[in-house]
Amino acid sequence: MATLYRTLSRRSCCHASASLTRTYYSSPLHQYNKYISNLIRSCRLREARALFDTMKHRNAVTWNSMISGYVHRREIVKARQLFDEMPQRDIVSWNLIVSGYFSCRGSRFIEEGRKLFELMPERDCVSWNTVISGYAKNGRMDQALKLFNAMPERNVVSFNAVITGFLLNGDVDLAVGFFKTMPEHDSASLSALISGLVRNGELDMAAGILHEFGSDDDSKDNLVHAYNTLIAGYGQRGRVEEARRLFDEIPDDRGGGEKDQRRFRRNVVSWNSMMMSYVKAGDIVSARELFDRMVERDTCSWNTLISGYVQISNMDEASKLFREMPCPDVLSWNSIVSGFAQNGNLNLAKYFFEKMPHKNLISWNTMIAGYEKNEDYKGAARLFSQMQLEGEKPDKHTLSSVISVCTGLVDLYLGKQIHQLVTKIVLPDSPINNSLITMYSRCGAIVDACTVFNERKLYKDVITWNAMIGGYASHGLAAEALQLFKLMKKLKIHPTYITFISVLNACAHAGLVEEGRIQFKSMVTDYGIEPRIEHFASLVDILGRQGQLKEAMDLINTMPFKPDKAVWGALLSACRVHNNVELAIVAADALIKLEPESSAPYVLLYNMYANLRQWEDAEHVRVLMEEKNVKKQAGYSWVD
DNA sequence: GTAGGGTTAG
Repeated sequence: MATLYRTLSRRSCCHASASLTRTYYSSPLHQYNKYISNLIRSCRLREARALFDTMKHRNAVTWNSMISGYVHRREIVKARQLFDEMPQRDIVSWNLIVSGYFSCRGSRFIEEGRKLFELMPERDCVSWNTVISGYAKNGRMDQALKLFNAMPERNVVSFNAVITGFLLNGDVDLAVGFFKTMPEHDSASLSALISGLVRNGELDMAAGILHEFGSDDDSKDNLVHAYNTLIAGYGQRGRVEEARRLFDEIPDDRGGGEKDQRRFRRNVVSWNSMMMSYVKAGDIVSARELFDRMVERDTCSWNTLISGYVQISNMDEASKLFREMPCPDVLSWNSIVSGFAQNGNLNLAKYFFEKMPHKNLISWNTMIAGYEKNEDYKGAARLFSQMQLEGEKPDKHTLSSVISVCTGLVDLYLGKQIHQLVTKIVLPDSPINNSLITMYSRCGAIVDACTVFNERKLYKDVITWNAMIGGYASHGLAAEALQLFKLMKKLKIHPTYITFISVLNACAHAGLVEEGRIQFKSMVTDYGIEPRIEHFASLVDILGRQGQLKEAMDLINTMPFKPDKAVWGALLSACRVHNNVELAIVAADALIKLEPESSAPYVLLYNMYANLRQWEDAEHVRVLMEEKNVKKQAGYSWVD
């Protein structure tokens, strides 16, 4: 080995720098650097840092790798610390730290990034492009264009960054115009444009551009990127035939022959995107067919097919694929956990969740949402605290589930804590704030619900209004509910069927029979909303509470729905209040048929007979209950 | 080790 090395060195000794370079590449330092960058690439940042800290000799690459690791994780403070400690920064260090600041949200960070850019001892094209793209991604196209015009030498990346920026702002025409003025585009320019157009829903325009500019020989090399983007775009929107047409336009990559990377041909992403289109369309057969025909599968191919089986609730096939696949990653695990959780098998979901080699935020969110969906609110709350103990920070998806958990648990204490987190994490226009209103009103804290409602000054959508009107209605605050409804109409916010459920409930609580009838009629005639069974249930409730039991019964007999639990329940409780045994028997009978195991109708009937001192009948109900083996459940209240 | 573009999970 030593001889070989000497021979090799002698051969190139006339090139001193080449020799030096080789010395570095065969040095332990280079090995360490490579190892650090591998650790960072596999998301093992902590291990990378530990190694970094033990290293006696470091060069700029060592420092920059570590900084880049933090920048990618958006840990700008740690990145900056290293940058400041670094003995000799090169231009890459500067570019990295600037890019780090620009990839963090918030104008403070962007200002700091800009400041550092101004302070740079020298700037190259990458430095300029970093800042241009940074501004573009943060919606500051004015600054991006100013720098674009000011930079000494532009390259194609500078143009592409501007195009992406326009498209992020929804400025489709500006982006297309800009693209057409470019002195030359490469395949990335075309892909950037296509992908932005797809994001803006301009699929037809994207297809036009792809066919107009996609034949340039220069961009042929990686044209498949742009094709793949559009295939996926069609797939996402259920236009699976068009996706397939595009897929068929790309020359087949199978059938041997030498591999020429530059040739325009399908690659694994093309197959995956097409498969995903079928999965989205619910066509698992076609997806499977593609999967079986592929020559080359990657983890994403397996994951896509697994998610397809998860979507159609075929967990047998999904877990079979999961067992067969060579290298399941965190996405594969998450799909399996989600599949079991969504299909009601919480135990298996938990089993896989606990066995995961690596969890990410989505893993936690999936499992918490699974508990929530299966109404195991305590399990969800436990997992949420475990998540925080393990240092994982919740995001809006986590909080959205946990708010529902608070609503389910009627836990105002936890709810208020979550509210604190929400204000730190999401903007006031987030729909999460709507679920806070529901949470507070379910927990009996109508004043807090009202506060959240009023805090949403500019961003009230119809769901916000529905939540608040519903909150008032369920608290029996009919006047407030109706007043808010009036205000909503005045502001020209179109009510939905949910709004009217709350409005009718408010009328029921307040005993406003006539108002209820008027609202019901207005819903149909003024707003063209088809009445649902919930509206009829409310109407039955309204009539029943006022003792208009015959009218209520007539309504049940004539409405266009088969009466459900809520309808008969409303009638039964009205019968109890107004001591109408005859109709009570009818309602109770119907309820028992719908829910044989429920004790409520028996208990209600029993109490009615007892109140009327018809002891024989009461006893009869009790015996019947025993015969049917119905157990009286412990009562619980919605309000803690 | 730094700038722009493609597919999968909540």
